[in-house]
Amino acid sequence: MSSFPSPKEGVRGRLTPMMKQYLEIKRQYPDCILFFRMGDFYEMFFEDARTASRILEIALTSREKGEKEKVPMCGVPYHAASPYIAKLLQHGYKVAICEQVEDPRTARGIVRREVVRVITPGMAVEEEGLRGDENNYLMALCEEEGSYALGFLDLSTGDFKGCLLEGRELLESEIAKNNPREALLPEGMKAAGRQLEKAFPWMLINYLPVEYFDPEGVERFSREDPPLPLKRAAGAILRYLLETQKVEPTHIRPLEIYRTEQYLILDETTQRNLELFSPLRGSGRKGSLLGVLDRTTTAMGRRKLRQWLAYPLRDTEEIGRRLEAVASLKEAPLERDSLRELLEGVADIERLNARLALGRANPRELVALKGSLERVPEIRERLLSFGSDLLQEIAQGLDPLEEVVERIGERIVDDPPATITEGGIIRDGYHQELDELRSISREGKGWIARMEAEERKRTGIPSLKVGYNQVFGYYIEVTRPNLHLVPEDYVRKQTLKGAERFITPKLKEYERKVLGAEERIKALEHELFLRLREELIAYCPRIQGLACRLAELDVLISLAQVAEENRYVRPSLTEEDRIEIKEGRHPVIEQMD
DNA sequence: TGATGTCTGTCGGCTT
DNA sequence: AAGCCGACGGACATCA
Repeated sequence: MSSFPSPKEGVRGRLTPMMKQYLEIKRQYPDCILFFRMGDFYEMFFEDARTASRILEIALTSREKGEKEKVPMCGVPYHAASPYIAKLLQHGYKVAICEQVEDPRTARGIVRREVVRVITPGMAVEEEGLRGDENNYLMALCEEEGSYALGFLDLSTGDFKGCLLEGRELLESEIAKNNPREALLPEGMKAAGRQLEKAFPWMLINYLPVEYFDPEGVERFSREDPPLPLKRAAGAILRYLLETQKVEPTHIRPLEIYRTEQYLILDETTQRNLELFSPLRGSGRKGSLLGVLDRTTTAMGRRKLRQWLAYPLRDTEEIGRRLEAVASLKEAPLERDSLRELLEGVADIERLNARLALGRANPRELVALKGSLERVPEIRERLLSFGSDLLQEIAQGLDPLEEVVERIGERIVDDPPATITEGGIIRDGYHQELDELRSISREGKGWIARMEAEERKRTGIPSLKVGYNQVFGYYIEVTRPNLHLVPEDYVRKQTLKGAERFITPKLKEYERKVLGAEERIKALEHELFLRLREELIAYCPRIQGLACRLAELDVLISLAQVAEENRYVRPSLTEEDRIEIKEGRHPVIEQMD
């Protein structure tokens, strides 16, 4: 070792292994707040700690380093991290989640740690951080010789689409239609980025090196061969996706390439003045066309209705199909109501599917999926009685996914917890070893329960109680006035205000039995759950197809409902360049008081 | 080399 | 019912 080490070596040499590991990981995520898992806490250091403590209003403390310097530190427990993460996102930060990826019991030295995902506004898939009634898009924009390519991905639903725009005019209205939360731009487009920032102040803009906009391999995610600029935009999205999620999701739909001319062009001013999504005065959907038309029962339907409004069809045949479906639903109010009732029990399986595909679905969500799927056969049955082509097509396409229902039903209990490591998930009778462990645990607990009665008799202390807590495990509690009756074999463990707590070797022996079995049970249930989730991933595309059809059905029912309530009539369409309205009313204005 | 203390926010459990 | 305290689980410093 040199007596005059370079500054770098000097610092490095004195770093603890943990700090070395931290800095190495932090180096790869300079633009994120790094949540560094340490036992039960996510800890932040240096600048991250200063920033986070300020925004989150938590204590800024420090960790002593080898020398006099102190390392600023703050942290939150893992089980309460999500509101803190949400708050950082709200403030425009991204959060990199670094987990311990090794069992600390078997690790040599410090445990290995890795960033398992990066949480950004545009990559949200959990309920918090998402709006149920709107897609949550990540956008990529790039420019080539005056034409712009726009790519959109909603990771929470798998929606993936893009278009090419000649010139700038329509750029902002196209973006506004999709209202992306986050954008990827090449570093060279900072000027355009600043304009976007002004138009969409809530959008997080990432400037990425131009290599990110890599067209290579995009065909895999597309049915047709996209034009080069669009390939670049889509490529940036896919790369960002991979880098933030660390898994290749199976629920991303093939890139849908659309042209703006396929739909009625609605520039931003028109969108606003027609009060399509929100009223001119005020915010929210109330007092907008969307608010008037929305009688949907599922979140999937609400999102779909919004899309339909943002992208009005131009093809009269397609419009006719929708109108026919709405008309036939309008004419059958009773059947429509029962369909609605059935849909009310359908969860947001589109987003649930995304969490499944990303390996983040919990037992409760799987049961919700099963409950939703169980309604499909009846929905299908009822739908088949309708004459409309579109409804028939939807009915034919409704996939009841019996194997998924079966697999979940035979393994997961009806009302499981949301956690995956605490047991209580797997049904009795599914797995032999699990059943055996459960009976060991039950027997142990039974013995302990019986012990209470026996010890009362033996000692003559009627108020003697056997209790349990996390810290001391099982104990025998005797109130102060009865202490003189305590037998010799009791070992004092804890003294309370009006009582003392004891253990006996026999009690601890059964405790070991119970706790040992329970630990194994939790581990085994965890393993069995992961296995099931893994198996179900194969069904993701089918679940997604189902979700899409249910969403469409929900919208059609909603439109039929509102047509009846507000006495709308079905328009006739011609290819002529003229519009004729008799005794017309304004759908939004007439709703105002 | 081992035992003991330290450090976030939260929660359970004891005390008042 | 509110208040107070320790454990949670890692890594590390300090002291024996």
